[in-house]
Amino acid sequence: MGQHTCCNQQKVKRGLWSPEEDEKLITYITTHGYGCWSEVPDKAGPLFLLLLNTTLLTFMQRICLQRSGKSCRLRWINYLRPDIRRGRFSPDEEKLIINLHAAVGNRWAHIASRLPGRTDNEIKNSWNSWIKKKLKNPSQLHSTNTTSSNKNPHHHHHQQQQIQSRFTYNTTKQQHEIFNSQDFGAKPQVQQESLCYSPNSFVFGTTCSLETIAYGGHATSRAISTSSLFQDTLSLTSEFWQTHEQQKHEAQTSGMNSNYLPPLIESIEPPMEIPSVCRTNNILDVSGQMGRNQLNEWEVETQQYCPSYLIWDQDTSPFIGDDLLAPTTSDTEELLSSFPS
DNA sequence: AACGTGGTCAACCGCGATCCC
DNA sequence: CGGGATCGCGGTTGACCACGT
Repeated sequence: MGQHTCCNQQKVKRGLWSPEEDEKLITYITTHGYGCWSEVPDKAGPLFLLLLNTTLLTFMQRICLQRSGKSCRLRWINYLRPDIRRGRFSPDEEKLIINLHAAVGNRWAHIASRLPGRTDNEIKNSWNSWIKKKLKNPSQLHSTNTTSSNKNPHHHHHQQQQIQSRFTYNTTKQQHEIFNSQDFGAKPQVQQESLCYSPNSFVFGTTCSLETIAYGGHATSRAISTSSLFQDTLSLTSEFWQTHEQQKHEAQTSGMNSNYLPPLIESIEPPMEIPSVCRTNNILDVSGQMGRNQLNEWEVETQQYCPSYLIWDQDTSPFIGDDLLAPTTSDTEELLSSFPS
């Protein structure tokens, strides 16, 4: 494994950054831009400084950072970027994070890419503190959770385990690979207009099933209105991207490209095409061409390949709330149209 | 006031992916 | 094509702070 050249330096400072260091890094980035983090400490090396005249020395001292390039990158991305949004997550953002996490698991960078101005580290930290709280007190997961009334401690413990297992459902590498494969283990009928997933642009909430399943679980899905969650996601993501695109356009048209700082995740692929998916009797019906038997077969295969996904029907689902309504196709189209193409 | 405990968050570490020579 | 260099991500750590006892 390659070690950073900058990490071989004798004096690489660690720990918290001082305001002076922050200033130096900001100065460097705004002057030179970013892209090659290893150059930051290299250009500020002590031997290099000795060769400079006084004027240059003064300048270089200002940008001299005895930090690894890695540390510089982290500090910039997670803290110093001017487009960072700090402070607590809004309820809308929380919903969006929950929704995204349900779909992609602990892929924080992926989630952060949908929340411009928020960093993966911030989201990760928030989630970890949030989930700890929720796991300790499942009844707080959602106020409308009717199952939390059982006071049997064993049941309570079991419920915690159940929730925990559901929260960690999507964390194995194998599952991620499967989830990323886009094949989805779909049968030919489904494959033609298959449910689609792109590593950089998953499709959330295309159906009632996917939405709630992705979030997965008695304690959680019941209280979350899929339709409202979808709408929240829709509007929030749309708003963020409109703002981002507007900033980008303004920067480009005004020739301020050197000052414009793109979102943390630069290249986000456009979402894949969504099939027309309709919902009949809580059964996922792809383009209305999938019969019950075909669906059952597809269900079995899909669950083999994608164990984090469940499919239910009206009778067997224990956690379908009355307020769970599939987002309409127009919802999906509206969401997708909000992403940059 | 002193101590313990738990939560938050910035930063580090290790590793896989990607780039480049 | 192989291997080193670099980047980026997710998991983990540890410092700091607030709060309770």
